[in-house]
Order: sequence, then C-alpha cells, then structure tokens
Amino acid sequence: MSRVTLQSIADRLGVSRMTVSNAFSRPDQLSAELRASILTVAEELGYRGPDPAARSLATGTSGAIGVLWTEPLRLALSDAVTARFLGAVADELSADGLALTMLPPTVPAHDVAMDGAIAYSCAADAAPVEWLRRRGVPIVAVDMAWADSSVRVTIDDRGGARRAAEHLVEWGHRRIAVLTPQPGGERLAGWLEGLAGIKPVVGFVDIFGDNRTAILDLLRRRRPTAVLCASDLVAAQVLAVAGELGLGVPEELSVVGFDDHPVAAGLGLTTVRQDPDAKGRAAAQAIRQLLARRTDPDAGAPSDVELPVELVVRQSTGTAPAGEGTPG
Amino acid sequence: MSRVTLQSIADRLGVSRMTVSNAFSRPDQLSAELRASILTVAEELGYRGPDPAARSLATGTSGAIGVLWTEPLRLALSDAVTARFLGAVADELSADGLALTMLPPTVPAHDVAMDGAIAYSCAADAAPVEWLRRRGVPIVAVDMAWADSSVRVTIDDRGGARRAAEHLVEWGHRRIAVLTPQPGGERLAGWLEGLAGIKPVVGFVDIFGDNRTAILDLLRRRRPTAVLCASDLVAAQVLAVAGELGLGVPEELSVVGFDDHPVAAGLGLTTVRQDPDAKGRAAAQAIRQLLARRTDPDAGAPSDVELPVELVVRQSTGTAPAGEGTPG
DNA sequence: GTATAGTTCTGTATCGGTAAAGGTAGTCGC
DNA sequence: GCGACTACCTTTACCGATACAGAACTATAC
Repeated sequence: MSRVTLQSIADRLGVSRMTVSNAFSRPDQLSAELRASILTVAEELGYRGPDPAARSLATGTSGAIGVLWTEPLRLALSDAVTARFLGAVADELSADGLALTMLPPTVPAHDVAMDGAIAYSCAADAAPVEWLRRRGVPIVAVDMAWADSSVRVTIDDRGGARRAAEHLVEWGHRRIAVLTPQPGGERLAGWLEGLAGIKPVVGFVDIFGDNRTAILDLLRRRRPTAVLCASDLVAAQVLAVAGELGLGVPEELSVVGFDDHPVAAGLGLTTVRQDPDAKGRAAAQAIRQLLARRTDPDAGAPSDVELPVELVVRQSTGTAPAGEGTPG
Repeated sequence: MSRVTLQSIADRLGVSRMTVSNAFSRPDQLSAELRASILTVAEELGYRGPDPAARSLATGTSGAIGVLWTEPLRLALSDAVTARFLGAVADELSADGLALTMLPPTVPAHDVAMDGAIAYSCAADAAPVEWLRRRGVPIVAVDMAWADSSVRVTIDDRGGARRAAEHLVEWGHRRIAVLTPQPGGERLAGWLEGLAGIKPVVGFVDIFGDNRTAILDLLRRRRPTAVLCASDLVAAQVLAVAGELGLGVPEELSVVGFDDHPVAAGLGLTTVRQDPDAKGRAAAQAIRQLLARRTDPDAGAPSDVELPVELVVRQSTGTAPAGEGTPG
C-alpha cells in the first residue's frame, strides 16, 4: 500500500492535484464546499498533510534558521548568558514562524535545510561557516571578528574592557593580571588601552574549563593586586581560589569579570554588563532583513550592530593595597 | 543564468548526473580520478553542494530532530534544568549527526522537516503534538502524562514528592502547605501519599511567573510550618517572602523544593534531585531506537524509562516549631 | 578461453509538492 | 448584449536530488 499523497486524494475526488494542494495551503483559492470534501477524503485516506521536505524543495524555504556553534551544545545551553541570547533569538524568530535549528560541530552544516544562519562566536574560518557561505545561506555573525560581507552583531567588547581596566587604574592598582582565552581579541585590546601603559601579567584560561591550577599559580607567584577576567565564570574561579589562599577581596585582591552573568550579583562581582536579550533580538532582526531581501531585492541591507555595555561596580573591587601599587 | 545543479556539472563533463551525485555523497562509488575532475568542474561552475531540501525529499530523512515546547522558548532556555536537559539531548544526538530544531508554539510543527521529535512537558492534547502524531513522526514524550503509544521518559515525580512529604512528617510537621501549578499531577499525588492523611493547604502558582502575592497570602493567613513546592524556583520565592516576613527558616518555616536547580545549593534548600543530563541522554537514546526501527523493523521498540530521584536534605528544613505541630 | 567476481558508471523511476498562467462560467453595469 | 470582473478550478512546468538495477569493462583463476 503506497503512501497517501495529494494525488491519491485528487484521483479519488476527480479534481486536480493542485486543487487539493490549495485546500491545504491556500484555502481562499477554492470553494469552502469543495475544500470540506477534500479534507474529509484526506481524513478517510489517512493523509498526513503536505510533506515538509517536498514543500521545502518546491518553495525554496525551510522555515528554520540555523545556529552555528563550534563547541558542544551542552556548553552553549548551560551557560546562562549564551542560553539567554539563544532564547531571545528563538522568541524573536518565532514571531515570524521560524524554528531554530542548533547545529553542533559534528553535524555537517550543509546537510541541514535552513533559510538563514546565525554563527555564534565561531572562528571565522571554521569549516561549517565556510560551507554555509558556499551554499549562499544568509549569515549573521554574532560576537565574531569577521570582516567578510555578512552582517555582524557584536557588543562593545573593547570599550567595556577599557572601562574595566580604567576602573582598576583609578583605584590605584598597578600590578594587574589579565585572564584571557587567547592572545589577541577585543577584550584584551580594550584592557591594554585602559591600562594606559601598565604592562599586565597575562594568564591564559579555558573559558569552559576549570582553571584552578593556573589561577593558583598566578595569584601565588605573581601577586597581582587586581585581576581582569574574560568572563564572570572565570572571575568566580578567581574568587574561589582567593578564598582558598585567604586573600581578602577587595582588600588584598580586586577582581573584575565580564558579561554580568547571573552569578555575578550574588558574588558581588564587579563586571561589564552586556544585554544578551538585546543581542538576540538584534541578530533575529538582521536575519529577518536578510530574508526580506530575498524576495524584495530593494530592501536595504541590514547594517552591522554594536551594542553598548556598562561597567557595574560591586564589592569585588576596591583601592589597591597600600605599598603594593607598583609592579613587582 | 540558472542555478548550478548536478545536471549542469554532468552535462559539462559528459557523465551521468548520478555519477556526479556519487562524487559528493558516495565517493567510493567512482574512481578517484573522475571524482577529482568532477569536483574541479563543480568548483569552476560555483556549485553550492547538494541541496538539502532535494536530498531530504529523495532520501526521506532531514537530519534534524524537533523539540516541542508549548511555552515561549525563552523560558526553556533560561531555566537551568530545562536548558541542561536540552544540552544533553543535543550532545547525544550530535554523535549521530543529528541537529536539534526547537519549535516554539507559534511555529506550525507540521511545516518543519524532522525525523523525530521530543515533546517536552507539553499537554498531551496540544495541537503540535497532535500534528506530529498525524504525520507519523516518531515521538518521545518527556515529563508528560501521555498514555498513548509513543515512548515516554519521565522521572519518579511521585516517589520523590512522597519522600519530600515524608521527610516533613518525620520532622513533626502537621500544618503543611503545597504549592503546585495545577490540581492533579504526579507530584501532588506523591505529596499526598507521603502526608499520610494530613490534609495540606493547597496553593496554586505560576511555574514561570512571580508568585509573591499568593505566597505572602498563604504564609500570613494559613501559617503553615512547612511548604512543599513544585519547583526550586517557587521554593526560592517562598524563602524570599519568608525573609520579608521575618520568618526564620527552618525554625519557623521549613521549605522543600523540587529539581535541585543550581540555585538550590546556594540557598541551602532541601529538594528532590533529578538528573537532567540522564533524562536528556535517555530521550536521545529513545529517539535513536525509534529511528533504527525505521530501517530495521526487527529492532525492538524502546521501552519507557523512569529515572530515579533523590531527596537532598539541606538547611531549609528542620523540626516543626514546638506547639505548632497540629493543624490550625 | 571461459566462468567468477569486482569496479565503475549509466538509465530509469521516483520523491511530493508549489508557482504562475490559463480556462470557463456566472455576474454586474450600462 | 457585450466587455470586464470575479470566483473557481486545471494545465503545464518545474524544484534538485537519490535508489536501485543493470551494463560495460577489467582482472583473476583454472
């Protein structure tokens, strides 16, 4: 017994296949009467409804937007800031009837149908990004340094980092450490700007991992009076290690994070706040505009967006310890 | 200029379209030599790679698993327990090369191509669930009371709730309130079992909302010595209101949550721990088995899974206040 | 020299729809 | 009574691939 298709229904009723298609997809194109009988027959035959794959092929749209992420998805979803961003994207897109498809690194991005994609914090030369570009899928790059033609949504990483560094300098700190995932990047650049010539001790961390050993080593051997961290979660690890070492915060050590992750408030962590909801909305808007251009080439190209950030001063930063203000 | 397809490449080289298809999808089916020249020509012509929609129609698979959720996706992603579950599902499925498509309530589920679906905490009669059933999509129901033929993955809600209630009774509590989102449900049933005849004060809450007023009213007017909450987030609200009222916890009020949400440890909240990672893995496994049955009908049907839970006693519960142990 | 098998490529059939233009009546205005 | 309109349905022409069976050719064995 073969599958029930539009044709089966059409044959049964002696109408054209197109009419049956319209009965499901464009009810205004046929009389209510005929439509009712088509639906009845469809029901009788056990028709499953228009096949999404076939429809997708015929119309050229799939109803889904992809999210590219180069780490295991667990990490995206378990981080409150990232998850919040994704939630905002999803909600904003859902208003347009679009679903969100999350593509882990192991899934060949070229195999999954999508009308557009959001590349989130990927390396610009990551293979999946490259594939999608090839396919001509409209891409919005979020939190990525990617000079290429797509649209970018970023936050003012550099400005926020600069403010954070300036804040420490204002409090008299001179022996300052920075914890960054890699050499380079906007945040590091901003810190250096804000430090105005002070050479920081640079430590490298795994954003998603446990950096206890590295931090322990840094605090014990280099004795910074302040630490600038690439994220609040790293900063939280610094606070924990400081506690272990009996270092008073902020009396002996000031700590600054980044993101204003939900844990930051509870820890009294001074940090640079970003708005993941706004970022998500901006990304979704950009996608929407790119999609609009597909049907109406006159629609303007969306422009890059850079969202502002804000320094939030809490209890984890204070004046530099007396007599310790100079580089060791 | 029309689009470059397999046919364009085939024509250019004088080979059959099928051979070109194989060059991309089944490299072992042709000589390395021919394949190389096909890829070269493809490159020259600017071929974008096999169209996912077309492939999907031809093969009958789409490479994505849907997640059904009847609230705004923001709520799924911003809740740590749910997000963690989704992360586990995504990671587990990604090993099979499957992407995860999140379907918000506003997206017609029948319009998006998917090979299977995970319905998470939806009403069994929710329209999207019904559509997918119609379409014959294999569905795994998670945290749902759904007697129908699909596979279910649940946690021992009833047993956990029973243990929580017993715990309070053991500490001498007799005037106990429960906060639940709706009348009925496994957790409520478990509480009632554990209360062994004690009639609780029942309060209704919005799981995703702010219930301050309702809780304030409950604590002030009914003066329970203990509260059983349907989730840790509700329990956290109870703790906050207790603080406002100057009620000592646990001296004057014991509070029990559910889930062992990350905030619970910080709040010292006694709760029932579930393992969202295990739940995610179980759901993904079930999907995998359902998909396997599609190609090999002899593969056994996956069976329902009920995961154990565990009472975690922290500082928010203690002995009932003296002389208050009897129902008012 | 012929059967056996393996490699490489081709032909045909199919997957299940939608878009856009094309009839064909009946209706309306005048 | 005639053109224009509207409402409804049909025709034609795709959308871009994969599955499966078999043909042609090469190598190996005996």
